[in-house]
Amino acid sequence: MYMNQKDELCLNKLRAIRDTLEVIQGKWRIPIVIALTFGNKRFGELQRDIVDISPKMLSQELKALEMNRIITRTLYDSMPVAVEYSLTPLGLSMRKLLDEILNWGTHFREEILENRQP
Amino acid sequence: MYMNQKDELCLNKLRAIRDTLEVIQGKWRIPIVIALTFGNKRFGELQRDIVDISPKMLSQELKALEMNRIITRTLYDSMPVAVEYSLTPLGLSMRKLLDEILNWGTHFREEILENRQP
DNA sequence: TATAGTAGTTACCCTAAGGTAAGTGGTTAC
DNA sequence: GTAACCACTTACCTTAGGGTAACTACTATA
Repeated sequence: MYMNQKDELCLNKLRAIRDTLEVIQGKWRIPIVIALTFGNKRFGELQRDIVDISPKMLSQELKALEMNRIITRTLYDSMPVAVEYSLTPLGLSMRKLLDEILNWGTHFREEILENRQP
Repeated sequence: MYMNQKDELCLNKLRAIRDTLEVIQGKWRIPIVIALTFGNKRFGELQRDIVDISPKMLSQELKALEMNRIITRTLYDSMPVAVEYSLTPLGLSMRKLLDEILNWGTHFREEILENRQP
C-alpha cells in the first residue's frame, strides 16, 4: 500500500501536535513555564509561586522540562547550595503558543458563560 | 489576606489555560477536531479517518466535545439512521490555537533533531 | 542543641485515562 | 437467512498521572 501526499501531510501534522501536547500536558508544566517567564527562579521560589504543587511533582516536572530542553538547571556551588531554573531559547519560543492557549481559554469561558444565560 | 491585582491576574490566566487544556487534552480530541475541519463527517468516516481509534473512545470523546460546544451532532431520520458531526463556531475558533500547537510542535522537532547532531 | 531553610527523594496509595473484546438493535443487500 | 453496514454500548483490565507523608543531607541561626 502506498501513502499519498495528503495522508503523509496529515500524519506529520498529527505527529507535531502530539509532540506539543506531550510537552505541555499535565497539570503543572505550563504553570512552571509561565512562572519562569517572570524571571529565573529557584526551587523554593517556584514552590511558593505555584500554589499547591508538591516538591515531588515540582522536581519531576522540572526534570521532564529539562529533558525536553525547555528549561535549564544551574547549580551554584555556594553555601548553602543554590539551584536556579531558567527558560532556554526553546522555552522562550513557547510564548506565542502560550498566548494562544490563554486567548482561546478566555474566549471559551466568555462564550460558555454568555450562552448559559441567553 | 487580600489579593493584589497581580495575583488575581495570574489566577485568571492559569484558569484560562486550564480551561483550554481541559478541552484539548487527551489523545483523541484534537485529531477529531482536525478531521472535522475538512468537512462534516459521520461516525464511521471519523473512525476510518482517525486510524486506531476505537468506537468506544470515539463515542466518548465526541460526547465530551459536544458538551463543550465544540461540535454538533445532527441526527438524520433516514433509513438507515445517519449521524453527522460538524464544528460549531466555537470549534472553528480553535483554528489559530491548533495552528500554534502545530507550529510549535514542528519547531520543537526541528530544534531537537538539529541539536542532536551538531 | 533545637529549629528552619536549602533542594530535593522515597514509598505508598487512589483515580482517571485509555485499551480490548464482545454485544446491541436496526437495515439492507445477496 | 445470513452476512454486512450503521452507530454505538458495556464490561473488564492495565497503565499513567497525580496526591500524601515522611525522610535525606547539608547549613545557618537563635
